[in-house]
Amino acid sequence: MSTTVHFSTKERILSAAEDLFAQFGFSGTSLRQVTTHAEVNIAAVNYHFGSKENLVNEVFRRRLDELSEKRMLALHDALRTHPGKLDPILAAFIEPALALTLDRQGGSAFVRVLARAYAEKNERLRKFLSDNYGHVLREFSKAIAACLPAIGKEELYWRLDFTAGALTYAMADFGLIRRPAGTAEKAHCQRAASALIRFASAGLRAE
Amino acid sequence: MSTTVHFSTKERILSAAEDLFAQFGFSGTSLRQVTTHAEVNIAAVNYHFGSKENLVNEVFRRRLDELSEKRMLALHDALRTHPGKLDPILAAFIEPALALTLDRQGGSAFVRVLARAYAEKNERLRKFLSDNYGHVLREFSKAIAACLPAIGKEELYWRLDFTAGALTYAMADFGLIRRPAGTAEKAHCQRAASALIRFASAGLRAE
DNA sequence: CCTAGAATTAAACAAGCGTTTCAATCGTGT
DNA sequence: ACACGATTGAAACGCTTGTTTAATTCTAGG
Repeated sequence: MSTTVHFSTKERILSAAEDLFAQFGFSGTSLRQVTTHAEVNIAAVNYHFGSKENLVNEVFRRRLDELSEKRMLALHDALRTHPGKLDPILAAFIEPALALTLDRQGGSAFVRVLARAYAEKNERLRKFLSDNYGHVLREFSKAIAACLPAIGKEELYWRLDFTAGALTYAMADFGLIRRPAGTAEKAHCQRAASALIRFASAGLRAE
Repeated sequence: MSTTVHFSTKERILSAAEDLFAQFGFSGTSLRQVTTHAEVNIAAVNYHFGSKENLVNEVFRRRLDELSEKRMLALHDALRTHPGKLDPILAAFIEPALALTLDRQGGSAFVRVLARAYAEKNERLRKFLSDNYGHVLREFSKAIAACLPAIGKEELYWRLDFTAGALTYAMADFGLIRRPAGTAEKAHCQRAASALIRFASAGLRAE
């Protein structure tokens, strides 16, 4: 006997928006597409979220609050148990996102939404993300910099930039990577993640 | 005495579209924005290009035809003069794009448009790019694979994926990177490019 | 100079957009 | 059972979208 789980209108809108934003982008997705997918009335969006822009922000907030906290905990854990080591820091950044792509509750679309935000030059969205979650990236940058004292400031700045690009785009692909038939999804993504860590780590430590 | 250079309606539309696509994305840019920027009549787009989708394709074609040819020439040159070496192959991929960002004729916006296309999941656009320019990426992949015989097929596939992400995203930023005051732009971008090559090369050769 | 085809123009088209309105319905605490 | 705020619903708002029309201007070639 299974209890029927109730998803609120708000959550249904957020999930539908997440899926569609991943596929068609923010301006490429209309509120009517969202509400049709979510099987709710079109007016529900403005009732619950106020505006489309606010809906976009809430799509990020729903996942990023938890993701950021997990990343921070993992980072501090890595710094405590493996001081001075680079790879555990990268793992602390990547693995919480990886867990999201494996989440059966649809977290996999969100990682692609993140990649979209990265390419997006929209000032308002960038400001929202920077204001609310910028400190996470700053903490990771500081921790990584501390591991690589030999690398010049300018060079390191660039490498962090490259790393961010590689991580973002690569993780967006995790949900799409075609795995060999018969392979367990979790194991497959786990191997992709460790490949990514090796890649980024070697790039950061170059020469 | 200077001759007034004449820019055709078609070219003005393409340039305006390129700039706006880089800033606001494809669906985030309206044809009226484009034609206002280009100072042409709104009907000119459909007259010269048929549709908005076709305009998007032509924005890519205008730059990618030349860029792809330069990359291929540079690749074959690298394979001939430095056989078995990885870095010259990466340079052959990056430097033609870098030259575009330095182009005073507005090529710098295009590199950001390329990054947008990367995040874009639009089937039609992906097919157009894959059909017309996929062979370039395939040639580079083959050349890079030949340099790294020790790396397993799956692992290499992932690393190429990461590399593509790092390159695309990083190059999109070249046009935006704030250079230290007084530094020559060309020299500054040149250093960013060689930092990128070091990063990608080390990542590909990891362990 | 005249004319045919290319190019440009203003105006309009239906369709879709985000948002608002207001009445109907739901759910809870009394 | 009632009342009241929270939520939903159908419909419409004014505006923008991509595209088309048909008339006008420009530009070569005979």
